[in-house]
Amino acid sequence: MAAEPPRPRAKRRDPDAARTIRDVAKRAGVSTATVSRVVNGNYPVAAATRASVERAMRELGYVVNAHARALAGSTTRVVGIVVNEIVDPFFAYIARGVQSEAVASGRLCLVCSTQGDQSAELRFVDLLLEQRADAVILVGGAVEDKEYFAAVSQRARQLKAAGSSLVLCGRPGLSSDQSAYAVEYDNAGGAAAITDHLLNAGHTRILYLGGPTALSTTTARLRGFEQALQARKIPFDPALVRTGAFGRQWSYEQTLRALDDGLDFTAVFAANDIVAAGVYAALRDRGLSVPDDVSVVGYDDVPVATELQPALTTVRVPLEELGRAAVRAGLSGQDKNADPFAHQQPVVTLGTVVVVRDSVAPPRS
Amino acid sequence: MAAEPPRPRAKRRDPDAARTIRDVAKRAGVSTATVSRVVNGNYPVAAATRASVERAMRELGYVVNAHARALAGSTTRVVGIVVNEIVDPFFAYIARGVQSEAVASGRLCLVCSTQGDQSAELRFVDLLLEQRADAVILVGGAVEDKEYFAAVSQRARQLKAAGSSLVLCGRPGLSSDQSAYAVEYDNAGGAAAITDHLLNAGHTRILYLGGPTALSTTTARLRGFEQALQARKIPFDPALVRTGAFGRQWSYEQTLRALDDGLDFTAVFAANDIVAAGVYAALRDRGLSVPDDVSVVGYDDVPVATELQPALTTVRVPLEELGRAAVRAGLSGQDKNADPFAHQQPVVTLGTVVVVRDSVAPPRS
DNA sequence: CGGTTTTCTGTAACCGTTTACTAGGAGTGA
DNA sequence: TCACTCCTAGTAAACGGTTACAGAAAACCG
Repeated sequence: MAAEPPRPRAKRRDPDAARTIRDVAKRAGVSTATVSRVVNGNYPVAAATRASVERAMRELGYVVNAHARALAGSTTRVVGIVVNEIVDPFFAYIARGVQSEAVASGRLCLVCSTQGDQSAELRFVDLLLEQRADAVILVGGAVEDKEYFAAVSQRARQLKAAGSSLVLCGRPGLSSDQSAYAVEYDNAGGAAAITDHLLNAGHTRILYLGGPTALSTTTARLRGFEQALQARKIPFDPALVRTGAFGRQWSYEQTLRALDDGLDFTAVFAANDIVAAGVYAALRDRGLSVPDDVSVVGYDDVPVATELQPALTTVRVPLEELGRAAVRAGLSGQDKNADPFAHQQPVVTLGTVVVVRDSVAPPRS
Repeated sequence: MAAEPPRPRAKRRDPDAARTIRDVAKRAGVSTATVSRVVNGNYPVAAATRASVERAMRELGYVVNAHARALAGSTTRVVGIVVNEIVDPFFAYIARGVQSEAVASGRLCLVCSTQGDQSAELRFVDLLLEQRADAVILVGGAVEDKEYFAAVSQRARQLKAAGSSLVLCGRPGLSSDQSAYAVEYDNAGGAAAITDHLLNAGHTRILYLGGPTALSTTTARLRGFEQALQARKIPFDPALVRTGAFGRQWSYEQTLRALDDGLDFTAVFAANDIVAAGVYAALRDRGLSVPDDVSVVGYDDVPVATELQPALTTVRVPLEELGRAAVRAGLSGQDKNADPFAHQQPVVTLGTVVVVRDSVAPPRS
């Protein structure tokens, strides 16, 4: 037998309890429509009415319900971002750009970190789709897999159909599909430029170290590396390419192994600055000095590059701007107040520049 | 006179268009209630029915609308976190813990970064209140201001009234208010321990450098510092405390100034590892060596501590666990499946430990 | 002063789910 | 065969806003 309704609809006693727009309307003696209008300020309301509604809101501690608003309105005021690892400065700086641009557009930022689990990436995109995020930004390299591309492409279309959009950030765009935006940086160009810097110093045997083997980031950097060698007619020796991961520990061990194998090289192109840190540590442990014995360059230009001694010569990637640009691209379809002449290009590419510091010198003798 | 319905309800043409639960219900020939039940699996549904609903969902590419769900249901499956600066490893690691625990509980993580703007902090909390986040976590030191506490306390009550909760993470709890949880670490204890480490090595003139002056983090670390001195009856010299900021640049400049002022000290207690990095750089620029000329210790034990040469002796703070614990605390009121015997304490304090590396030696003669 | 605008405000129909209640039909025991 | 359980499934009322439409009041005009 059902007990009598336990709550006899007691008058609100808790002064902090959540209020609805109806509570405010009642207290101000107006309709909910009017309250909504003063909250949003998108429709004329008489000054006196406005004042009394505002007072009622203040007195009740009214807070709009973002979900009700998202349901009834059309935008959720949330952008989503999916990264591999939020503590990795590469992603952290991009996330910072995303977050700040999102806030600048009056939005909040839902951050998902996959911790390297590739399948989690798409699951997060699906979750962000459930959230009806105004834009979802997929950050970082991707393994270039046919099936995976198809899955991403499908998400892009779903998002688009829902009035949102998918932005690929720091990874190649979907060549076959116009549904996703892409905001890239000149990955191969930067790699070629810094390789050239090494070449200029006289190095010809350069060890390329690090980066997950099938990742687009790795393939692009390697492409630049090879191009630079080719341009100088320097033979490319596959034995001098050792890929696998981005970690410092991994890099430390691989450098040690390369050294102990007696591999012949006078410089190391570390796939990123973290990898370079591992290289430094290994060289130090073997009594080798940078740059006298071995020159080292990195990629990304994150803070560790300047902490390393000697300071690391590396490629600066406009990480934060990448994040901002991604948000702008993703939101380009939403804000109608956006400059109508500023047509969003499906793919924008930001430049990279090599930052010369102290880790490169001519090879010993 | 009401015009005829303007939209003749055209058949959906876009195969990727967002579908509602009604579309699925219609296609499967069941009611929306049934669809909801197969989606949530919280109510018995005949196998055949379930199968046909699942097929309909698949065929239509149905994705539930999280906002409608949040509105009708009671939980939003989102936790919010407010940090000062997402690229700062201190916050990044805490955020990582928060994010992973959130995901483990089936939730997404809304990350807000104030970029040091203190007033933004409360604005973000308000936004998270609008989002009806299941828990909101406020990370990092706070300036201990009466008025500010009152404001935080009010948010805590509002959140609580809404069935959510506020968790203070890495800052002191609201002494006068039971509405907020607090997850702290033994800030003063760690400071005292590492000061003692310096004292043991024979240092008596230790420069305490860095940290915003009024921040709770700073006051707690300074308290530990002074306690350790006191315990050894070493006089505390106010001239040896220079607070102001956490930045590397700031720290670099201040160290240079201290050196150039001829300030008499044999060791530096850097308010955190980033500050220590600045100290290293300044000492290096003045031709001083660590630890032979000056010993240095840091706080937090973030990756830069091991990158510095010599590796930095510092205090390890269980950052990630701090984040996890904060989420658990914040959610303790929600998940009824949680162990009912595990009563959440209003404030939990995690331990800190000093990690001895190579940056401390006895003072020169 | 009546007619026309203009300016505000209210009514009510959604937005897409969840869930308390209700009810039909299949088993079951007598 | 009938009454009584079980299962399942449907109905419809929320949830808390937004907004198209309509109506009332005020301002304007000749």
